[in-house]
Amino acid sequence: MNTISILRQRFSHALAALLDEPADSAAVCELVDMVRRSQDAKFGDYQANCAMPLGKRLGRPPRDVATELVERLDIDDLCEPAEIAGPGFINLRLRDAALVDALAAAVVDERLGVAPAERPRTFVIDYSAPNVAKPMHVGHIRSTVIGDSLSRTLRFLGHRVVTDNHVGDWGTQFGMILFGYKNFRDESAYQASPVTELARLYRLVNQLVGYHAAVARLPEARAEAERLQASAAAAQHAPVSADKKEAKQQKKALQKLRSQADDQAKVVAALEATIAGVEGDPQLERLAAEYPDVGARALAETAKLHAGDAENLRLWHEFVPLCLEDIERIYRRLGVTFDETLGESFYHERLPGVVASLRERGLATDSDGAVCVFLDGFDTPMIVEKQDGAFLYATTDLATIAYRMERWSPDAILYVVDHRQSLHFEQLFATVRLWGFDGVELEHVGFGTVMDTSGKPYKTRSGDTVGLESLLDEAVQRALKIVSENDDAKPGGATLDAATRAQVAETVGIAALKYADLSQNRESDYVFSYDKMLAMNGNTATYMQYAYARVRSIFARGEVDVEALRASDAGVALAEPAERALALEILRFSEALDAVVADYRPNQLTAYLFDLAGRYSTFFEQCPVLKAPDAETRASRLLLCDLTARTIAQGLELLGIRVVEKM
RNA sequence: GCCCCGGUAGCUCAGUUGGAUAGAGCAAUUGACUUCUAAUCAAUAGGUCGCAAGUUCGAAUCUUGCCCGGGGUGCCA
Repeated sequence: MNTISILRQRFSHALAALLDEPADSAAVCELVDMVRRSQDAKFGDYQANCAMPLGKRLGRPPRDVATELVERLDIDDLCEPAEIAGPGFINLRLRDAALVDALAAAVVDERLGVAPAERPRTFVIDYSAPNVAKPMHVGHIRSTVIGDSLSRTLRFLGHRVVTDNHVGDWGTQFGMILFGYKNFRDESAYQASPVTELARLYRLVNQLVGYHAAVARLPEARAEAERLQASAAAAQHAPVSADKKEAKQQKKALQKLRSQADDQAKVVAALEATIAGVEGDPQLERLAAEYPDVGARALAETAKLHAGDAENLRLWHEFVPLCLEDIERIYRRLGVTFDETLGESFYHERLPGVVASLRERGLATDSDGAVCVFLDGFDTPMIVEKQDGAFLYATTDLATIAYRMERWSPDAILYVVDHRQSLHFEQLFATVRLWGFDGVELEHVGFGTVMDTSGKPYKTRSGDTVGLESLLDEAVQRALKIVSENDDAKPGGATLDAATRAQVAETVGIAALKYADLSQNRESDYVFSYDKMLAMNGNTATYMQYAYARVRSIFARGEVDVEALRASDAGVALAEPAERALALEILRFSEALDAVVADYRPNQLTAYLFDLAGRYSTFFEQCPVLKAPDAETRASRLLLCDLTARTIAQGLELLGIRVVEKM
């Protein structure tokens, strides 16, 4: 049961009668949406705020309207008599009997009373999408974890979901690997551990390419930096205008010049660092000198691959499965799966057709030797074919959408991708509309950057991106320490053997990493901190898992047969405020899931679970379960415990997080 | 220059799409462990929601202008 949707239904009837309009009219729907959860318990459990705008509209005092609305409302089976407060708020308090009935239904329901969507939709969800040429890094966590959670939640709600890992297996990076393999391979290292060697080769070639690019750019960058410095200096020494307004503008211009000069100085410093990184290493320096055209040659390898070169294709077929297997190992550890892994290469043959089709419809035109889609409202075109005839990710993305529409006819396609690509998606979606797909919801589910504690993008001390696997290892290692210390400190002595501790640490560590990410509003950048994610208090996975383990321990301690309890005719009685508050929260699960799906925000679910755990803790303090005063109360409280544990476990599962029975 | 996102407690962040007295966690102060797992709970303190106007019964939320930060901005993804 979803309380709020039932209440809204009842309100829509009353409002339709009052307004003399159909219950599904826009006016009624808008007012019905103003039925919501009260944010303060003293205003009841739910509240309807529609009397104020309605009063205005009808030219009547809102309180009168509220009174009339309440009279027309048929909610006596669910709610205590409605109260009208303040300017015209309608405050609703659910009858305990209604709560008790709903709880009884949830006890015997696999789905905890969450009804499947009335109108199931088909979703294609595009997430994770690592580049097979380089190891997964910190930036892939968010896409992977958020996408996985959204998939699980939508599925649970009864939607059809196709998850598709659009891996990068065909681009520039692959050319670097091919070039590296052909020129710099250490055969014995490759035999021993192919993926490690390929990763080394990628890094090496990337470094050499970066070096030559930096050397080429440096003089101009330096000149620009000097020019800006000089302008800033000149502006600083210029006489200050007597006119106040002009003086202010002068100051502003100076500030701007300074910040530009600073930015440019940083660009120069970055280039110098790139160069120093190579020149500081005799071996690298030698290679750099030996291969001055490494960038062009790597690109040529990519081009040859695309053109069907036999040798490059053979190597591609050799490398890709190895790389995918390596990535798969991390997915297994994360508990993430995909229905499809259709990488960029899958669409290769379709790309010329895409461009031809865009031309045919007059959407694409030639410009500066490239083929571009110019769109109203955008300063820059979307390029679908480069001067050299190569295709870009825009082209692949278009082909991918066409394919997905053809194969699954989805109602929605979600892209869980870094928000820095928002412009690309705006252009892509706009093009797709013009191209002829207009019935599908296209959504860029963007997310912010992972930062370190000083507010910069998360990197190692030497400036490299942090590998995802080392991140997992570190989290698990820290979790093991915490688990062990806690176990040692238990009043009755340690209860976990070494193997169990290691297992618990793996679950707890990975959960911490995922939850830290999911509990954040996805739009904002997020600060990565092991200490914070593994904290025992606050909105963390550790706290949630602990809450679960604590509930379960009651059943173990009391030797309660949960199945028998659920099957028995025992019911929940809500005598204590803490019991009622907990019950209400348990029954709100369905609303929380709706909130997740409405904006594709898993943090709505973590927030709910945290609230639930908080209510449970209060209940746990105030209401003895095993030592309850009588058998009925004991059974009632055990049922509340059971529902809490199941809701937490189910909620965490939808986040892709597992629970442990003991910790 | 233009476009997008953000600015909420000392710190890290929520804020149910315009509702009543803006909430958590950390840090600070106080109290509660021969326990149903204290990895906890209860309580206190902490705010001109960047600034200024506007819209209305009502604004952290919508509009406009400005300030500050981040990102993007024609051939990487």
